[in-house]
Amino acid sequence: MDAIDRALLAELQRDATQSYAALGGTVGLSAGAAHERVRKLRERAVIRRTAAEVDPAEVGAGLLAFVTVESTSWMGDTAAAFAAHPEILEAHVVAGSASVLVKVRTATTEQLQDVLRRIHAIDGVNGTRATIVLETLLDRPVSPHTPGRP
Amino acid sequence: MDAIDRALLAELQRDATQSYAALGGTVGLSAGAAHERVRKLRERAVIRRTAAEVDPAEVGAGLLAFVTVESTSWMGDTAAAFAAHPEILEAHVVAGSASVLVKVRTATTEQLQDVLRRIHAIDGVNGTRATIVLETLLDRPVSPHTPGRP
DNA sequence: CCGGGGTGCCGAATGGGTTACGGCACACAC
DNA sequence: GTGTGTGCCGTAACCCATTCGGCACCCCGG
Repeated sequence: MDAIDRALLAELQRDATQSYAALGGTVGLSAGAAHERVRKLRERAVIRRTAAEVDPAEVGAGLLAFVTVESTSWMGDTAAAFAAHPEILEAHVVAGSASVLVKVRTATTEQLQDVLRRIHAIDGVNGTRATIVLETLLDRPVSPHTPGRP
Repeated sequence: MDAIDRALLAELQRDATQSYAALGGTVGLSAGAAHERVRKLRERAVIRRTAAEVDPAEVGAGLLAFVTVESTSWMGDTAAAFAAHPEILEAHVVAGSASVLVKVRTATTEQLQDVLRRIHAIDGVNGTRATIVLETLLDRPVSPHTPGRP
């Protein structure tokens, strides 16, 4: 995991469709060497997967909301309960007053309300507080940087 | 934007490295037709880009936190101020008491504190409240579904 | 009923890219 | 100095992306 690996990661985060020849060109490697590096990054699961990024508004998910979920019991192993609802994109166990923070995308406020209802139905859930996003200023992947210096 | 397009989007979100022949096979199309469909989806910006997904812990960003930012003035056009800090991955203008909700990834709590300090320095920012993530239960892309029925 | 334009798919050809392999340079240990 | 390992380059073979002609189907308008 040196500077060349980080440059490869940054390039692949920006555009994963380019050829290995072009990729090697920008980081100063041959196509074969660049391919070998990327193969190892995938093998070590530094690159989890390479996926297409879809415009949420185009697939019926133009409304974004964050929901803090209050619960009475421990929510450490309820991932499946949240995963069962496709509108729930992220679920994090958090420190603080709320137990779980959930990111939800739906098409309408009615569908959001329906998701809230289904979250309430999850075992141990005590209450929810939804915060609706009006405008997304920024949404980008993590930037690989040198350890110790952002 | 029919059922085949949605199947293509779902497949490309799962794995964008597969060949167009395999892609066409899963959706019931030839390689050429699948390629043409995907090309148009990119052209219409339904597919924003295709990128490698990097393990945050491997690039010095193992700590995840959500920060609610209180402000005195309107924060509608301060995207650049947040984008200037690479640890800030998302920034959303939200309805409710807080003005902006920010998603931050750093390596350590010290670096998180430094990010909070820099957020405070942004013009108009009045206060922050950080919520640290203990465990991520779920993190996935939007699932393309038929309009009106999740 | 019957052209005419348009769209979308298939099948084949070709140019480019991916990927495997031999060889070499360098670093390190003994 | 010698052996071992790692990582890179150049080349070659193969596979795949991309384009093109042709055809089937649908929707209008004559």
